[in-house]
Amino acid sequence: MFSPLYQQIKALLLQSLDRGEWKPGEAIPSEFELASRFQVSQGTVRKAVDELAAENLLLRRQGKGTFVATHSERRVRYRFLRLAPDNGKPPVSTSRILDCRHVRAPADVAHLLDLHPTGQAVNLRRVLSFNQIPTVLDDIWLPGSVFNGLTAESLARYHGPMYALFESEFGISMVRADEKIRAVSAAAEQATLLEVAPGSPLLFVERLSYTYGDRPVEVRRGAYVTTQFHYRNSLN
Amino acid sequence: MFSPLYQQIKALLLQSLDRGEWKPGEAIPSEFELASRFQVSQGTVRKAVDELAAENLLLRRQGKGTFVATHSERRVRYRFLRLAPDNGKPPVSTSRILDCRHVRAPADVAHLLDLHPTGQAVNLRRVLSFNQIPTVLDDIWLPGSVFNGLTAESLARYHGPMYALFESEFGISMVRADEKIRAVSAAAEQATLLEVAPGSPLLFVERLSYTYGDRPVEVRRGAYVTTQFHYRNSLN
DNA sequence: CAGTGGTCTAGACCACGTG
DNA sequence: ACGTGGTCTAGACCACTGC
Repeated sequence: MFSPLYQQIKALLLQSLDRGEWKPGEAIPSEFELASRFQVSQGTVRKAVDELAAENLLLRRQGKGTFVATHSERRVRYRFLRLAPDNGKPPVSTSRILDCRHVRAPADVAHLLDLHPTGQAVNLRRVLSFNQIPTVLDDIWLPGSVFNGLTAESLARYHGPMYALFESEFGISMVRADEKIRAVSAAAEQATLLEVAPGSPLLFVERLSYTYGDRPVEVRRGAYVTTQFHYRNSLN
Repeated sequence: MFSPLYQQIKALLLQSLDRGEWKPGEAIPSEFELASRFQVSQGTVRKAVDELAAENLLLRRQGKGTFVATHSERRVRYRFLRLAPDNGKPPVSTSRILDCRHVRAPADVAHLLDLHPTGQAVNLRRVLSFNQIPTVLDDIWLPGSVFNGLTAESLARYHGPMYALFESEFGISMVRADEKIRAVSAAAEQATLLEVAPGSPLLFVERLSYTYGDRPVEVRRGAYVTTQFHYRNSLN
């Protein structure tokens, strides 16, 4: 089994991140410090850090250091939100929590989250409004064992990205996600909550989010109204 | 104005690619050859090539060389097609050209493609079917000056990705694209061509494709039926 | 000014593909 | 056996940040 040194270093750094040795927003040790800790050259550490920075797990800032990525910073805020207004201006967004229940995980969710078939889950629903216009209806599922203290009240009290709260309150960093996107017709309840006509076309986005080590920790199903907003994507 | 050496090398390589000095699928000179041509060290060339490879403009193959990316190769075929079947199996795809007209560019297309307001454009429509099921209705606009020889016949004769034909016949490589995605209701003509009920929800994808130097060269508006397929995306 | 990441170099050796 | 890209090292110097 052959594995380049820098990949081994990368794996060790990932472990430290996963263990929470360095918290989101904090600086990790300098390249020279890591080099002496691992007994390799600075260039080898650099290559490992470069890859983690390319994957947005770390953030380099010249002259200051290398920092653990977080969802609570201005510059990378709403990293995972791909909905953009059709005409420029960034909207004012507000969140309304509909409910937050601790229940047994449905089979499909348990499977996606690698939970025990009888495991607990947190189910959370909310409406996001942009400029007062209801735009996103989210149906979110989280592993109950990790998010057992989560309540509608704590969510309503918190202002800022939900993923930032997950970091600070539950020690879970969302690192990567896969999405499957479809067009659907608004069902009765969706139509009511999003204030559109039943049968209106909606974008349906099913997201599976992962934390360090590719461990799935969130299933998020979102219905988006795309009359004044669109989902943006770049191909390369 | 400060610019790192490797960025200058990268720009020179981009120029060569744009000029067609190395064609899609061909190997570029080895790192040492480029280093001696540009009078820099091999490591500096490497960093420039690394970035171009990360952007999918070049493809490195250990032991063989570095190659110009192409849309005609198995391994990167349909790079820009994000529609995937809900259940595994890669589908058999067929294309039916509806029409191919050379007309004056509508204002919106002229604007997106940076064409002269009275410039010519090629408008092309087709239906893509997967496993015999009509799934994608594309409405494609190209700059007429570049694609003047394009006909429905040549398209129908060609089997394989349309972008591969653009490379070989017109010397245009699609390098990057931006997409805006919405949910819409099928209009009468769309419904007929896609064999769905009028008003059915469709995914509407507007793509603007770029060639080297970020020059826009294609507007593609696609209506996707997403009952057995979904648009896949990864966030990081 | 000291400390951090960013650039650049030169050289050694390894792994892969081909002949 | 040879040439390619891939890894690793060591050292020099540059650019940005904060005290």
